[in-house]
Amino acid sequence: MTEITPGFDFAVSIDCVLFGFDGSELKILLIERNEEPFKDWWALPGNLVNKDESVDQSAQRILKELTGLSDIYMEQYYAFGEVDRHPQGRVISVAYYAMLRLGGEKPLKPLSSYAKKAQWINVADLPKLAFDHQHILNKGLEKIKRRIKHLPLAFELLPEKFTLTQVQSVYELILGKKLDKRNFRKKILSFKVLKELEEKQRGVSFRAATLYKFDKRKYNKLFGKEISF
Amino acid sequence: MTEITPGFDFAVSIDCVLFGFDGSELKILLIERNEEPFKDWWALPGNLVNKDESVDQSAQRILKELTGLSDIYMEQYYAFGEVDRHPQGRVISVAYYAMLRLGGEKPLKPLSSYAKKAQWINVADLPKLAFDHQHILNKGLEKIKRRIKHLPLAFELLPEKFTLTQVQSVYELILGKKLDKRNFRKKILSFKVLKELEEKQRGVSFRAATLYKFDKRKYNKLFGKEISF
DNA sequence: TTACTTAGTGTAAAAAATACACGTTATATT
DNA sequence: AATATAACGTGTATTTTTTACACTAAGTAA
Repeated sequence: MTEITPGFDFAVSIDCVLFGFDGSELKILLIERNEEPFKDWWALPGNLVNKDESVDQSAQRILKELTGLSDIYMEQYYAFGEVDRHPQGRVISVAYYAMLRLGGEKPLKPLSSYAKKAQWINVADLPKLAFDHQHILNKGLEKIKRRIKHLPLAFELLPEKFTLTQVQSVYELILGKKLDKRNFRKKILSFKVLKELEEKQRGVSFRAATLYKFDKRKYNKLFGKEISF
Repeated sequence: MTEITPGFDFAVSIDCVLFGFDGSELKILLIERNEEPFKDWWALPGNLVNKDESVDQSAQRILKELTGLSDIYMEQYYAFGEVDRHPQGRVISVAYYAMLRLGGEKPLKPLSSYAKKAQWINVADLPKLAFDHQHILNKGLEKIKRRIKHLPLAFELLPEKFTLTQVQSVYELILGKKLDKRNFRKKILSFKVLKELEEKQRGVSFRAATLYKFDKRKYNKLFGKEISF
């Protein structure tokens, strides 16, 4: 691979927009930067693509280096290419998003000194972000909004066992509006991708709700179908 | 803008996937390349992004240089970043699509020697394409398929005055399936974005159909609404 | 036992989607 | 002028989906 053409003077970066749901709040994964520019600022996990990796591979690597998370399926959604978006040169950023359930399980530990720390931050309570990351995040939010209207993708955000009220909360948080309880349940159950468990919620004050599991086999068959909320 | 960080050794390119409809066939705009690599091959109109232009601006410039077309609204849909997608180095390509009505009006004239010629080619009858352009095109097709299911975007493909049968043809060509005539008309008219004209089709054998115009004001109000076919 | 809080359920009305067939009309041909 | 042709244009009944709406049941905590 030789470079005979001029024009090989861009950098390409990845930014990851990870949405997380902990059972009640919608959060986003941010790092605190340890490098200039924007040292000490909060930012989306992101870094430069290496010469010998595809952008998809790069996204996986960078996420792992900055947050310790691996094997997260992320989907590319936009390339940001304004001339002045990076103060140190011409950097095109390819953005990816994913949706995750949050539990105590996953330790967030940056493996690279590039980030001081990684942390889940409530979407409703964001700090100022480095670069054009607020813009990248906004586009990501729009994306998942459109997304969950058509596919019950929000299951990625839920714990393995969940209540119908939790499912509804996720939808309400992402869509930013209240939904009717009875109609929501009717619809979500009509997809036939939830298995009702014998089990009930534990450790809650007041009446415990029935737990459900997500049936992946049936879910995959849904792919491509049109669904709207 | 100084480059103190290493890693500024990528090129970024644009590829444009323009769909065109001439009243009966779905076409795509290709160029015949006049440069290595892939000299003399058919390819999507595409070239490298310059240092001083955003990717959106670049898409406009490149399309104009290679085909003579200007002021075409194109939407970005994906960044292709496989390591070996370009034989001469690491090139990330940002792909854009647009949908156009075709008439005699627009002359296709490459302004740059990079392309020998530009030509609308029937989608059903494509030559082998340079680079990974077949792949880029396929993704573009998937995109507009999903797209027209939700917004009556296909009007971009139609002439200023068109018949309902033509609208239906566009949908059938893109979706790749037959639709019911009466139901299609009911639905498309229910959006209230078509104005029926006094005028009829001219120059056809057999009965002439009523012509319609597209009401842009009303169309813009539709944006964001969910529509499916 | 009482007070509190969330879980869980049904129905009627309206709107949207689907399936389906034939008379009409402009043109071309003889 | 008559006829054949080919696309135009239209309606209804049925099914499915969406929407609006309010109370009882069950479990916990005081």
